[in-house]
Amino acid sequence: MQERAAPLDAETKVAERPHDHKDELRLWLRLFACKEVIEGEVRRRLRHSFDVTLPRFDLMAQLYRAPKAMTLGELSQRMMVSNGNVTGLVDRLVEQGLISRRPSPKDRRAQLVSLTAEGRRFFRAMARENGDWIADMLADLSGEEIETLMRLLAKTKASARKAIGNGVPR
Amino acid sequence: MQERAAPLDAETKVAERPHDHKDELRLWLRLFACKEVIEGEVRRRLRHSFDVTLPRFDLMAQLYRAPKAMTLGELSQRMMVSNGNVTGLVDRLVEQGLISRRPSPKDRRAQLVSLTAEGRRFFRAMARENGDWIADMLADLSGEEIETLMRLLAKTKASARKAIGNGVPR
DNA sequence: CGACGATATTTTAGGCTTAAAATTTTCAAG
DNA sequence: CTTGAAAATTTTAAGCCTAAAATATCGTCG
Repeated sequence: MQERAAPLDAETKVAERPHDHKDELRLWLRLFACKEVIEGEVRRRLRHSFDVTLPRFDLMAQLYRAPKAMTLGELSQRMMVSNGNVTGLVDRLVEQGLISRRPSPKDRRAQLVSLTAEGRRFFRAMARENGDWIADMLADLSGEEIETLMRLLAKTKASARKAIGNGVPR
Repeated sequence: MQERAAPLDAETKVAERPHDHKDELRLWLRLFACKEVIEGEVRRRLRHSFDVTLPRFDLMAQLYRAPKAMTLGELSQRMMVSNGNVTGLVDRLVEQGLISRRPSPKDRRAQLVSLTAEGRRFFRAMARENGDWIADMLADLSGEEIETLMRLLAKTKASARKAIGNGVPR
């Protein structure tokens, strides 16, 4: 087994334990698997119950939560996806009549999007079901376990962000 | 909005609000966000350091771990993706010279795929780096915290599978 | 005014992903 | 042998996603 030459300065945690990275790797794989199971089922049910994809649901959720109409740029930042991606999603949702898009009165470069009345009703129905699905899937976890997971996952995310150099979301 | 009294909130949250799925939903969102941060960075680094995508890395990992050549069907089952998906990935990896594909001697419907010598070397290099990246990103978690997360995530996955009716992987 | 860098969005090219239909081969029953 | 269901794979149609280039507009500095 190959010894790793760790940098001598601040972050020598990995080198301190002669352990290889097995535990961390296994944790990552388990986190990933866990997310796959839940997300897969959410996608399936959104599709079968509402004929909607998860990305469209996410976009509508952003608009639903927002107090005012949003530009495509704001949307893409909040959803953490590329601009071009949002362009396509908005196209399709407008075509479905669930959101509306109009030029910004302030800036002729920008477009403002918001839920239509139908989009609002539709999203509310989906969100209610979605909450039930998640609650069912996590039903075997006690309140205490949920709290522990919340805390440790927050720490995990913070640790990852720090290593990435992305300490603050922006 | 309702203010929540500070002294009460430790133990009895869920009991106080019997049919509110807020905690489960928040846990799900946090799990998702956590995975996004780590996965995003892994994808970025695989692309920049090795010009490889995560799906191709996953496919090679399956072949690397397997004792023998595998059919496309076995691959798609282990990777938990569709058959058509594997067809395309294999096409591209063969074209890159990282895996080879030959007809099964037993069954003319099936193809056997395995890593080439170069694919094997290349995967080993990537896997080593990948382990380091993950270990760095999870460096702030203690051994005990990792163990707790492993246990609770296993329970989470089991709970979700049970709710889905997917109790045993097969 | 006119040029120029910045910003908002769209387009482009390529890859990943799925469900469902189509193709080829296997295998078993008649 | 022949027929037909089942299995392995590919194809198809549609959508999601990104990085990078292109387009259009804004705002400012001379």
